[in-house]
Amino acid sequence: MRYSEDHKARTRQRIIREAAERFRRDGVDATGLQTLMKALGLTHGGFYAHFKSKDELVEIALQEAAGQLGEVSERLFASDDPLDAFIDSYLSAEHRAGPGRGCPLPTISAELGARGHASPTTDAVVRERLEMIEKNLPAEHAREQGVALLASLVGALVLSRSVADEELSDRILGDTRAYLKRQVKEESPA
Amino acid sequence: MRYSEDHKARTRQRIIREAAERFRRDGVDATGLQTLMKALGLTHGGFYAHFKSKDELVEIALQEAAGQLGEVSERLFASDDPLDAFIDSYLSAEHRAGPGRGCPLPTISAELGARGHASPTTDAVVRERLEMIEKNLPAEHAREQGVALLASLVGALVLSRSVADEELSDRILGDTRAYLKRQVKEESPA
DNA sequence: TGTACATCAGTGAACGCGCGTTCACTGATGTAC
DNA sequence: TGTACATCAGTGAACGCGCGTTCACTGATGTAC
Repeated sequence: MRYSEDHKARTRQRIIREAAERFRRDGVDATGLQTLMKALGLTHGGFYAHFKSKDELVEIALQEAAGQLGEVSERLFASDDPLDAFIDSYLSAEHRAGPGRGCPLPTISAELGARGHASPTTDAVVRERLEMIEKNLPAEHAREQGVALLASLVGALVLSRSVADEELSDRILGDTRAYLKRQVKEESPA
Repeated sequence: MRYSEDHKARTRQRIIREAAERFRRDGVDATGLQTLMKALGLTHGGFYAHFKSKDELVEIALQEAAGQLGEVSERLFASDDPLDAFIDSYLSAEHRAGPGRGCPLPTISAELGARGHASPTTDAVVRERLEMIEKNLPAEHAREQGVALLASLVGALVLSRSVADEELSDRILGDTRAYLKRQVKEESPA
């Protein structure tokens, strides 16, 4: 069966998008290539016509996820109150419930790092995220505050997904949200 | 072979301690029962004389890890500057390098939560940790600040272990440490 | 216009491997007589 | 004191399963003549 010129490229893209979702939602280790390909109506053997190994796909999917997040955040950072919008979005119930469409830092990067496979792509994601945040902070303690702010966001999301009690989970998101927004306002008295 | 009266109980404890270390260091999924038992000079078949399933051991090992952390933090919180000591210890290079002996929240709990297996034990660990922190914060915003502080600690550790560049990793720990300590001081003017 | 051939994305069986779990068994010891 | 038996922590082969990876193959299409 011959296919249109860009057919293979489009299949490759479909695999990457599906992987980016599943790696974030179910975990890298827990996502089998067989299941992944089947979900796209393909068989697992064809995988290696597109990627050298699962590890290569992990790296590419992490970049894809980061790119998706970058687009979303750029929209948020274009609003009137960029940091508030970003904090609200990051610590929302939607983000907690949809890891497959969310930030890869608390999911893919955390899993890779925990296994001792820290990926350079994670560095790029972290740096990009930090730059966006720091640009919107007043100069004085921007660097330190930027890092601490990102850490709070990632940690609160991880914790909110880890606890079984929904009330506690809501409190983790809500209190962190309130505290961070207050901090950001206090340090930037316009 | 007959054994001393407490022999089985001591073997059980050895399994729990080894599991608590490996689950934190290598991950729950990546730790096979065969490897775990072999590391103790035992064979894997005997595992089920001690535990109903791997899942049961995971729960027990998480409690063990939390208990170990509890002891350490109690010592820290007995010092002159309890919160500073806790922050320094949590965000130290030693804690980053030794997940197997550290806080289970960025490791076991994060992994379980990411797989959608949020464990009630995690709730207990989070609540315990929060109480310790809040007790040492001034009343006004203690609740919100306590949650945000814990989130920062967990997030900074996760991120510092996820990035490949050591300099960036150090910056994540160092800047978060500096910022949090400054925050704690500003909010509690003695 | 008709036929032979090349292309190549995708197929699916097979590989060795480690997983969690089960279970009939071992064998050193303590107890009963 | 000597022998038969019960105990039971630990042994190790076996189960079905899904993993990542390999590879000979398929078959619809475009091209060459």
